[in-house]
Formats: sequence, C-alpha cells, structure tokens
Amino acid sequence: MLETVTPMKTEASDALSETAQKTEAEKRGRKASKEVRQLQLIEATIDSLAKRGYAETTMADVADGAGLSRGIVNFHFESKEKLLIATLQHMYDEYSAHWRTALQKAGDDPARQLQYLVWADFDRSICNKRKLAAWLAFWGEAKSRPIYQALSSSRDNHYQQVFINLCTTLKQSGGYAYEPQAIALALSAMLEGLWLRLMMGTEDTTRETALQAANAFLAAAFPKHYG
Amino acid sequence: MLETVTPMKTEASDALSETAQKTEAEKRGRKASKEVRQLQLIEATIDSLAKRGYAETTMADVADGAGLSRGIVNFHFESKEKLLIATLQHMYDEYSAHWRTALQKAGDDPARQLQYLVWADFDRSICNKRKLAAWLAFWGEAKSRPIYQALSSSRDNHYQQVFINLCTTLKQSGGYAYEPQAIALALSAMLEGLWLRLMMGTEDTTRETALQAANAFLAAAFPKHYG
DNA sequence: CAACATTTGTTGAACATTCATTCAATATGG
DNA sequence: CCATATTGAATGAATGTTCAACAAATGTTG
Repeated sequence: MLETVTPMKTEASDALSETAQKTEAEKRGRKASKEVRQLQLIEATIDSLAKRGYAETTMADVADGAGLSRGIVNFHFESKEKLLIATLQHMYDEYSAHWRTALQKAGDDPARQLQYLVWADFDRSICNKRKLAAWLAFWGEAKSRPIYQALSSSRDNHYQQVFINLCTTLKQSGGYAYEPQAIALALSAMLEGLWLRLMMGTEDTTRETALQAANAFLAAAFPKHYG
Repeated sequence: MLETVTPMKTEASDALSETAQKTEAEKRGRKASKEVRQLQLIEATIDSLAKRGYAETTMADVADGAGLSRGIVNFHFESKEKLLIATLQHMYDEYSAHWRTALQKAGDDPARQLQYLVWADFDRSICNKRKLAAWLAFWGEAKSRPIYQALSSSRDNHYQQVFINLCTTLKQSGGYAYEPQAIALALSAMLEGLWLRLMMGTEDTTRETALQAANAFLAAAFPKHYG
C-alpha cells in the first residue's frame, strides 16, 4: 500500500545504523570521508537519544555507539550542542524531503495528494520507534532552547500551508461547511498526536491502527472524497 | 464558556507558584507542614521544567525557586528521581481529577459529555504554557524510563475507554458509519497534538484556535450532534 | 618509484566544571 | 528539652572539552 511512497537516502543511513557499520563504511580506526563520519556520528546520536533520552545522552555514549574514540566528536562537531543541532537538522531535512517527494508522487488530484501526505507520515523510513523517540527527545527541550524551536517541529509552516490549501480545495469541490484552517490544524495535530501515541503507548497503538485512525478522520471530514 | 468546568485544588497551587509564596505559606526559613513544603517543591520543579527543560533542571534550581536551601529536597524527597516522579504523579492526578469532574458536570447526554471533555482539555488550569512544557519535558524522557511510562501519558487507558464508549453511543444514535475505536483514537490523538502545537508554535496557535480545530473535528465527525 | 614531508584524522589521558548527595551543625516548634 | 526541620559546606562521581602524541592519507621531490 505504501511502497510507492517510500524514497530515498534514508535507506542507506538506516541500514548503516541497524547492522553496525558495513564494509561500505571503513572499519574502526581507519579513515573515512568527512561526510560519512559525520553521518555515522549523527546516527549514533539518534541511537543514543532513542535509547537513553536527551538528558542521558553523553558524548561518550555517542562515540561508543559509533565505535570511535572519545575525542572524535569534538573534532567533527565543535561541541555537544552543535552535534545535537546537526542531528536535529538532519532529521528535519529528511522529513521535509520525504513529504515533498510523497506530494510529488501523488500527481494533481488534491484528494490523492492529501492521502499520500498522510501515508507518508506513517512510512517505515520515517515512522519508527527509533526516530520518533529522537523527535520526542528534542521536542522536550525545544521550549527552553530557542535554537531548537525552529527545527523541532517537523511539520513546519510550509507543511501547514499545504494542508490548508488542500483543505480549501477539497471544501470547494465537496461543498463542505467547515473552516479550512481549523480542519487543517485538526488534521496535522492529529498526525502529530498519533506519533506521540506510537512511542508512548505500550503496544496498543501500532502503525496500522494509527493509520486507520487517520483514515477514519479523512473519511469523516471529507466523505465525498474518501468513502 | 468554560467557567463551570473548572475545578479545584489547582487554583491554589497555581497561584502559589505564580506570585511566589504568599502569606498562606510560611516565609523563608520558617517551618511549614510537610505537605505544604512538598507541594511547594513540586511547584518549583514544574517551574524549572518549564523554564529550563528536563535536562537542565537541577536540584539547586528547584531549591532556589522555592526559596529554600540546597539540601532540602533530599530531605523531603529522597532523591532527584523521586522528586521528579512525585511531580509527574501530581500532574497526572490533577489531570485525571479534572476530566472526571468535567465528565460529571456534563450530565447524562453523551454528546454533551464529549463536548465537556474536549473543553476540559483546554481549560486554563490545565492547559497553560507552564504545565504543558512540564508534560512535554516528561514525555521526552518517558521512553527511556519505564517508571515514567505509565504516568507520562495523561490520557490513560481509562480516559481512552471513555472516549471509545462515547463514540460508540454517538454512532448508534447518529447512524454514523465509522469504527468507534478508530475515531476515538483520532480524537484523543488530535487533542494531544493540539497540546503539542500550543507550546511549540511560536504564537500562531492559541488556545482559541486549538479549541476551534477540536470543535471542527467534532462537527465533521458527528454532524448530527454538533452542527 | 622510493623517500620524505605535510596535512588531516584519530586517540586517550588530563583537566575543569557541574551537580546530586551526605551530614554535622543549627534553628524551630511543641 | 526533645523531635523535627533546615542549612550550607564538603564530597565524590559524571561528563564536556582540550590537547599532545600518534597514525594514516596525500603531496612533493629526486
């Protein structure tokens, strides 16, 4: 159902973190290109955030997770704070590219576009325990750190505007009564809330049930388009 | 609109933290009853979580915020971890009592009950920057701390079951087509997502617009009952 | 191609700082 | 005067950062 939506570079980085370092990344102690090493450290940071949370994520844990020595992070990133910002930026870019690709693949039909955006949100490459946990770790610190604030909401202004536009179009073609802004806000908030459930719910909420809930919303809000 | 829904003990604790310590709580250095002092420290903890985030919340900051000395927290609570657990438990109890009270005040009509539950979520005593920030701070750490997991989701199993029951009843009386479980999940997830927006959104999402979005959802999902 | 030099990446120990916890001394209320 | 609450300095552990030494790649020269 979702296969056609899935992109892109995330496959490489995910595989790298799941199966330790492959042969493609040079083994421990050997040199690797700057970008590869930085990505490796960023992936190790996401691992640590997911496993230990923001407060317990240490430079030593990141270095150990990457199979490298203690001082290496301060060489590639100047400080712990800059490592975390780079990690957040990486996740933001990935999410952003992901929904834009999904939107592009949907074609011209607004109903189809909205459906694809919702599907994209629950795609395995984006929506897995590890990355959701990392997102939540950043969200928990965003309010007190202005630097995080802009990046920490993966669904940014642009994303929200696309939702509003789609809801406006659907309202006209379907003759619905609601305010597009309000429905768009309800919809994107629900998607974020479902993400929250997916990580905190013990097991009662799965990607499937979350997707069902999102589709139930679409069917209720746009009965002429999704029935 | 919401006045009749608002309870309860939260007024006292909120006022206490907002206007420093009043005369009701004994002044610095003087003795106070165990419960008062513990509540005072818990409120100071919420303040610190909201202002500095989980990672930067220190015992010293909590003690300073309460206007007391450094060692005091380890006297009333055994450790930092137990202080944080007590704080989370306090917020959980408060939220739980709040929605139960709202449900009780709604009377017997299911549609009215659901409306009151939604209103309760955006009541000022519960839904303010300070407490939302504290919630989010705990959420960010919940995945890596089993102790938090049970308490960190303010909307617990009981809450969710009430939603499911209400959606089931409304479905029968309104002749709707959807799956009650899915709609209930969509609804409660949206409420949580709106909370998220309220703290992270720079200012574009207010309590009013969030409530409008929630009501738009109700109107779309239950057109016969809210319209 | 070999020998050397230079740049760049990497290591791990040392350092300084922050912070939770402990506890003996002191203050307070009953 | 006794039990209890409170203080604030001391302690020890954890952790981010620095840096001198080392290793590997790259460049240079004969």
